[in-house]
Amino acid sequence: MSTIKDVARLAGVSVSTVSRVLNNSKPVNSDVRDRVLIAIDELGYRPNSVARTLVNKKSQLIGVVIPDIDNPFFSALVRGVEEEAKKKGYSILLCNTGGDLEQEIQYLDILKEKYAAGVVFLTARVQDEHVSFFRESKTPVVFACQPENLTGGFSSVAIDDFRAAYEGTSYLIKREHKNIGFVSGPLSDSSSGVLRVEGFKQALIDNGIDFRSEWLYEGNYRYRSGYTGGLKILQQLERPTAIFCANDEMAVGLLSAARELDLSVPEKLSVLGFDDTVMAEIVNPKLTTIRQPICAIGKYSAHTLIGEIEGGVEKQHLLLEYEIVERGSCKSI
Amino acid sequence: MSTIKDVARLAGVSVSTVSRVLNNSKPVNSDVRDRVLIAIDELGYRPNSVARTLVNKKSQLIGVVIPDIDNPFFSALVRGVEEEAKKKGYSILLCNTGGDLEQEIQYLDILKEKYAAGVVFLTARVQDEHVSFFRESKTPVVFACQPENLTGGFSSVAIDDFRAAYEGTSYLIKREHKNIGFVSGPLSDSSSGVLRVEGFKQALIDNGIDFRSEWLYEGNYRYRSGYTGGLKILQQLERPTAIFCANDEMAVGLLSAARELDLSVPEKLSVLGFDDTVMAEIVNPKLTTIRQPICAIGKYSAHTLIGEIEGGVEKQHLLLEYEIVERGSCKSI
DNA sequence: CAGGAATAGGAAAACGATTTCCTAACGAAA
DNA sequence: TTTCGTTAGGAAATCGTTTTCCTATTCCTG
Repeated sequence: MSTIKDVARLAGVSVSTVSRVLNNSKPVNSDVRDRVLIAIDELGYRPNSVARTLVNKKSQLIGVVIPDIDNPFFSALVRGVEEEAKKKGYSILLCNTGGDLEQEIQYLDILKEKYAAGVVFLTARVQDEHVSFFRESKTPVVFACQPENLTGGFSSVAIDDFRAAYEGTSYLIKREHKNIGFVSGPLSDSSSGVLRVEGFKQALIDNGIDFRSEWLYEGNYRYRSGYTGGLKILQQLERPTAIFCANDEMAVGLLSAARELDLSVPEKLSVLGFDDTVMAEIVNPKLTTIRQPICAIGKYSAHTLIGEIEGGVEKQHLLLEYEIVERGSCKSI
Repeated sequence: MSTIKDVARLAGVSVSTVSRVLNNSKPVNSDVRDRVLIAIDELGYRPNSVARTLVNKKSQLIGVVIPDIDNPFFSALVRGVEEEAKKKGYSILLCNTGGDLEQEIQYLDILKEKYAAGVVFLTARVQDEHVSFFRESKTPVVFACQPENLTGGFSSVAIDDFRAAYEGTSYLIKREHKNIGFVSGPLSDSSSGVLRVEGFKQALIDNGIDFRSEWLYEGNYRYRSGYTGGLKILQQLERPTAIFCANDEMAVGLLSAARELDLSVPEKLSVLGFDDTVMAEIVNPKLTTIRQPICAIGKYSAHTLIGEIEGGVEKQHLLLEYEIVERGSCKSI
């Protein structure tokens, strides 16, 4: 690998000059600039990014912190971030945390140490530790899928979970459902999770329907908890005609439970999902669900982040559009 | 952030000495070692990895090159690699290539430039460009899911695709199926893809069954192609009683096709998948499939790689165990 | 035409580590 | 007692860049 010195020697100039034509950091006469350019070309020279990082205290690395890469929801986000980042010359350092605070912090330290240019952060709930890290290290960050008021003043890209859940519920109510269950995400530490139940409850209230706590099951976004929740809710003497699940994976679990109880969907039971991940399409019946543009959230997160990194663009809060995609799992009573 | 100089000053020694206690690279008297250790502790000093990388020409980064992070098969691999790497103090640089040679090479260049310690590489087929890159750059590499004879002498971790497909086919034959279709992966450039058809064909031959080319459909591992392939095969006048798909995603697509044609699975048609990704469990009927321990492949890849990076361990070819996991999509005639 | 501003380009310091090279001190052997 | 080998630790070079500081030239302007 050739270095800047080789280029300088070949072009008959000093390394400073080479650096200047490389970064356009100071005017260089066009004849010597040409000589340098030719030398660069001839040697196939590429500036060493490690050395660059050392002096600039800023690398071309973007950290993506997520709970679980093996979950289609998060992997879609990562794909979005990667695509946008690649376009702008950044690479992705993948930080898989299992949703564990300690691991999150550990990875943040690694990112700081590597002079990461910024980080896209997705966590169930933003903690003080997170916020103070970003404040102190001055590392640009954008929170993905996090309500604006919990980001500690940092940028965010998300959808309006409250409204989405509200509209999902309204969708069911419009189809004459009056008895509606809800399988939620963890309520203690998931911020968008509580927003979704609240949107659900509000829609009930606004339509004069009583909220029945025995039809609310607190899951953890995994298949298993959707299944268990479904069993719990559907085995009661009086059961709902529709169940809204806070994500697709739980909805799919619920589908299994319904099948096990011989409750055909959508004839006997309507099921509404949330997210529109791959599985919504492959399951039978296909899932009617609320699409969250998760890949786009990734892209916009990266875009916003890079804006802050390079342009000193203002911090901002983006809310992307969601939509109800109708497939086969809901019907009017 | 404190530097090695700060530590040296506080401990009243030279930076060389600090470096020595840090790396155990030369003996240091125990009293001065203690002073250094105390200083390190007091300052909360952590050596700067970028500076380290610059002089050592080796970072703590492992590149993971895959076609598509948003595919559960690849994301499971990445998870395996990440877990093992994290344990050993390495971080993951994610390289999503879309299966495109140009992007693969581009990412390899980035990895070289960043002094990546090694790379886990998963591609449809190893090309000359790949091999020569690894030879020239001397970057340690392990190929995941690649047959030994195509790795150009580098390490690999995989399963025996030929035998797995052979056994899968035998499984069907043992259940009295004599008319068996096959939906394959791309045959032109996927090495494990052709191995699987070949295992299939061989099992047919060994059991005195004729291979019928009209029941072979060349897909591309995606849902859509499984669906199309299913339609193509099942709409013929004479149709097979079982179809073996080269991966789960296509098997799920095929399930849709069968449903559309009112062919109940497994009563009228047995479907056998391959991989055992998440979707095998969530689909109805649940998929009988050949489990490829993909997360373990990731782990072992990382393990092997780190062995080569650190210990100069010999190159090796690992074949992990697969198994047929019986669920609901196959039955005896 | 003299003097000061502007300009181009080089030398050297800096980033934060590792490692080579050197020296002082010590101990053992002759 | 002299000498030589060993040892611990410091000074300085190095990795490959960027950037500051400085100097020599050119160009105006009065």
